[in-house]
Formats: sequence, C-alpha cells, structure tokens
Amino acid sequence: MVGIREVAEAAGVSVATVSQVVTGKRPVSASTRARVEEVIARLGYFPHPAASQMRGGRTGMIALVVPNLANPFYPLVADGMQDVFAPRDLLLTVTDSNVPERSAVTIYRLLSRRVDAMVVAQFGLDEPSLAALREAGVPFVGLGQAPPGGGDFVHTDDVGGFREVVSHLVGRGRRRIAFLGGEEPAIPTRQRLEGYRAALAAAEVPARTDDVHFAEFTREGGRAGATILLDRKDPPDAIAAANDLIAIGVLDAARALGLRVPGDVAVTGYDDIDAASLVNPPLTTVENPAREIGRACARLLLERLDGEAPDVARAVALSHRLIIRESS
Amino acid sequence: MVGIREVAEAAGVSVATVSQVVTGKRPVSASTRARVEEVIARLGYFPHPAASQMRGGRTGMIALVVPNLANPFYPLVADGMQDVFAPRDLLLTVTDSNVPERSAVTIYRLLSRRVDAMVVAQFGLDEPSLAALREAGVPFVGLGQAPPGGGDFVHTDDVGGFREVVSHLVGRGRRRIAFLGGEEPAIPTRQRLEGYRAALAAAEVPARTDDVHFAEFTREGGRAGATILLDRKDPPDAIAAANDLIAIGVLDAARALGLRVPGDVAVTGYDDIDAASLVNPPLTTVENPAREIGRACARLLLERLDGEAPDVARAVALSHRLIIRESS
DNA sequence: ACGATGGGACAAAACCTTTTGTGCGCCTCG
DNA sequence: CGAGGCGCACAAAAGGTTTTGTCCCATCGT
Repeated sequence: MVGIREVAEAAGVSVATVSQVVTGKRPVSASTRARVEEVIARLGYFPHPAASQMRGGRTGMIALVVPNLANPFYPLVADGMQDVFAPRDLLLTVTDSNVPERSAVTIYRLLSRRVDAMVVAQFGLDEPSLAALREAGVPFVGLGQAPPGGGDFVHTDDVGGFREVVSHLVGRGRRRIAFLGGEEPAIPTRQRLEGYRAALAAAEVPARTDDVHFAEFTREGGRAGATILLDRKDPPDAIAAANDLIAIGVLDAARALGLRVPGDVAVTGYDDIDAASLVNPPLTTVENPAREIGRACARLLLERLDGEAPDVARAVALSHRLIIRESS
Repeated sequence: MVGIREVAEAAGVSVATVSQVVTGKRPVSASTRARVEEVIARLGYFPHPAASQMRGGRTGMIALVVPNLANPFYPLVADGMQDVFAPRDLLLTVTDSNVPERSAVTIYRLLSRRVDAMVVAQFGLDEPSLAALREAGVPFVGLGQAPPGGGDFVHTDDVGGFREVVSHLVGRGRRRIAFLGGEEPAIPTRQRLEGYRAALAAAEVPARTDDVHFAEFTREGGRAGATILLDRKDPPDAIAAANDLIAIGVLDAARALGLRVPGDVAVTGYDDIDAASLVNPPLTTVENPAREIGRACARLLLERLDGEAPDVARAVALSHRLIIRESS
C-alpha cells in the first residue's frame, strides 16, 4: 500500500507536486515531472480511489443496472458501453437489481455514492430509487424508457416494432393473436402491448381481453404464461411474446402440449438475442441494435459528466428491424 | 448529502455516538439509540461509502470478474453468489475483464481498492494481476481453476467430465474424435484437453494432432475452428467442443458445410447453458452446477473476510453430470 | 457514606487525497 | 541596475467517517 507520501519522499518533492503530476491539473516542470514519474513507476503507486473521491473527485466507475443479468440482451449493451468508456479509463460494472431480500432502493443507495453515473434499465418499477439518485447528484440515463420525472434516455420504437411483428402475423392469416407480456407495470411491456393493440385495430381484428396475459420476462415466465393461454378450449393461433426469452418459454409450453409451431400456433419474440436463431423453430423477432444502444447511453452520460450537455432531457431513438424466421 | 454531523446535531449527541449507533460496534443506551435512529430515518442519512472505507473499513462490494460477460454460464454463477451475499448486505458487481484497450492488470488495479473481495474466473491468462491483488490484500477466490501461486478456489472435475463425454462418443462408435478448445493457455482448455486425451487413451483410439484445434471461447470461435476441422479431405466424425458456445458455433459450421449432425459429425459441448437444449439438434453436454459454484465461491470469500478461514488454501470440488441429447 | 466499578457519551486523531493560496527565485524589461 | 512578473513548488486545509482513549456520572458494595 504505497501512498502519495512515500512517493513524494522518494522523489524529494512535496505531496502536492506528486498529485499535480498525476492529475495534470497544474503545470509541473519537465525535470520534476520526469523524476516523479520515474518514482511512481518504480514504486507502483496509484491513488487510493476512496481518498480521491473524498476530495470531491470522481470515482471512475459507471454502473449498468439491469433487472436480470441472465437476459442476454444486456451483455451486448454493456459491450457497446465499453466501446465508449474504455478509452476514457472508466470502469464499467454491471449490477443485477433483481436480488431477493433487497429492494431496488437499497441498490441505488449503495451504488449512488460509488459510481460517477449510472445506466438504468427498467427503473419504472420503483420511483423512490430515482429520488435517491437525483438527490445524490449522480447522472443517469434510461435504457429503453424515459425516466419517470424526466431525464436522458435511449430507446427504440417499441410500439412501432411490436406493431410490425403483429401485423406480420395478421398478414400470415392469423386471427386469434395473443399477447404474452412481461411484468405488467414495466414500460417495455406497456409499449409493446400498445403496439399489439394498434396492429389489431389497424387490421380490424377484434381484440379479446383474455388473449392478453402477463408473466415474468424469463423463459420460465413464458412457459407458465403460454400454458395458460394455450391449454383451454379455444386457444389462440398465434402468440406474440414481449421478448425472446418469453417466446422461448412459449416454445417449451407448445412442445409440452403437443402443439406444432408454427402449424398450430405461431410464435414471435422481441430483441433478437443470440438464442432466437438457435431454437427450433428459429424465432421471428425484432432486432434491437443492442450495441448501438449501449454506445448511445455511454455518450449521453459522458456529455453530462463533462458538463457539455444542455440542461434539458434528451432522447435518442434507434431503429429496429423485423426478422422473419420459421416460427411464424 | 446529509452527513453524520447533521445527524449528531439534530439528535443532540456527538458524531461518535451516531457512528456507534450505525455500526453497532459499541453499546449505546436504548434511549439514545432510539433518538438517533429516529433522526437518521427522518433525515435519510446513510454513511458515505468512501469515507467509511478510508477509515480502514469495508467497502461492502464484491466483484465477480469474468472473461466474457456474454457467456451465459456466468450469470448463473452470479445468481448463486447473490444467494449468499444479499443477506449479508454485500453488493455484487460483475466486470468484464476482456475489454479492448485495457489490460487485465489495469482492471484488477482499479477494482482492487474498491471492493472487499473478488471472484476471478480465468485469471490464468496473466499473473501480474494476481500480484496486484495480493499486494492490495484483497481476498480472492478462483472460479474453475486454482489461482497460480496458490489460493482458494472452486472447481469441477473438468478432466473427468471431459473424459466422460469423449468416452460417450467412443461408445457411440466414433473413432475420429476432434477436440475444439478455447484459448490454448486457459486452464479449462488444458484440463478438458487432458480429459480428451485420457478418454482416447483408455479406448485405445489413436490421437491425431491435427484433430486438436484451439479457438476463442465463443460461438464465432467455434464456427471458425470447426470450419477448419471439417473442411478437409479427411474430416473427423465427431467434435468435442470445450464449451457450449463453441459447440453451437460448430453446429453453424456444419450447417454451412451441408453436414448433418449427428449423422455426418457428432457434436458435444460443455457447461449445459440454457441454449444447449434449445439448439437444433439439442446438444449433448456436461452440466456444471453453476449456481452451486457461485454459492461455494461466496462462502469461501465470506469466511476469509470474517477471518474464520484457516491460513491454508482450500479447494472445493463440485460434481458434474453428463447430459446426453441428440447431437451425439 | 464513601470508594470502587462500570456503563455510556465524547473529543480528537487518523485514513489519503486534492486543492488553493502563498512565497521564493529567476528572468526580463525599463 | 532595480523592479515587476511569472513559473513552480510547497504548506495547509478540507472531505466524512471510524476508532480509541478519556472522562463523567450513576450505581453498587462495604
């Protein structure tokens, strides 16, 4: 644990000078700088992050908070963020907010004073956490939805995307199209449901309330939800799932019930995660540009941190793409 | 940003007393405690992490460092770790060590003074980082391999597991079994290769050096590697891949070359990630108890942090399970 | 009733930086 | 040759907590 004092002593300068060499916030003569740098390299010194932070400095860490680490969509986003952060020497950490025995509020609290900024996916679920962030003065960006109460965010047109995929089902002759959502209060669920309704309305297909069902954004949630939708007298002939994980669960359920896809029931997903093209049959889905989303989030954040951002909330919209495969 | 001083003032006690109420490291009379706690709740105070850390305290954060966030094996491990950490109010963060423009050493450096402990997967790749950790006094646990130079670790019997899956291929009548590994220097690659050789030796099947190939631990790596293995005059009749991601890439390559699986070439993976049962055909693979691995890592770490661990390195071995599906 | 004991609160030091105001010495210009 | 100015390094304060030694007061025992 070599501290700045040892370095100063070894180099025969004051600690202030060492600090200035490291941070570069004030000019230091070339000869002194060289000497100090040599000592730093030799001793392997680097500033204690906690101490630096105390004196009003930055942390150098950015957090990505996701509702479910196992959703393969997020690693792609993280990758995109790294593209932007790594050259700036910011360290990205990913945290799962869906931890049992711990509320989201706790997590934001814990995180808020350890990171310079956060990218938050799906905070719609609890608003008090946002208050904590704002109060702590930690810039944040919404991933996929606008932060309630205002703030920057990056999103895709989920309403439009879902409308497209449901219209595609209509175009294939399906008339009893069910919607299998994620958690009901989540913004992505609401928007995708809105797209679903819009598509049905546009095609003048009647919407049945018992064809809309909510479940967790997981494979297991999809399996359970689809079983309920399909295992009745009058089952739908298509299920539009709110994401790929759910859709894969739907395939599980269909298989268990002896139904053929797309023969008996067509299935579509959303996100185009890797697994979507791997399942049997390959899933029709909508591709979101995950990597580009990550980059956009990172850029917005960086501008805030640099103080270059205007004092208004900004929204970045990225486009999606319908991918038709064999499940429909 | 309400500090301990405000709380002390509002409660009419000294800052020391407030600290003692919060940390509980010294007894405080019931009446005083109640008063202070009321004020804390009303003001929404909680200690500044950086300041706490400075005074020799803990961070309350644990890091999981993985070589590739997109590998679905790790989220499962993370989940298992959460099971143990959440009740203890420790926050888990996941970091990808495979960031371009940044060496692993940098990452360990940055992390080492911000977290109380780390779980490290696949550090075999660079040893200087370990030196940094040891010097920083951050306890760490190896995930899947022994830390070079000693230390706790949790592992499964990769040699045995791979031997089993290769023996299974032999039992199915395959005689030209190729090994498609991950990065050559990685410990898992070496152990699985060892298992491969042991199985061939036991079955008295000749081993051909040109049937051993190394690639990245990714789908793309598998695709590229398999193309090399399969696209020659005298291709193997089976490929045992070092993990599922690679195996899925092998399926891609086989499809592209017009080969049938398992008709023309049998394929096996390792890890039993979610996607393994989803691909077409479903993969024969070896299941590693990811969640249990996570829990074991967490427990080892906790014992170190609590100072309850003996001063020797400990190894926890968990058992695997061969899962036979249609790809073989 | 007085001294001993101990519970409980407090003051101050310590943790390691960064930042800012100050002062010194040298160079330049008048 | 003298005065003003500037480039550089330094000293000291600040940042928010935890910890430790100390002190006070109340209670208990004799």
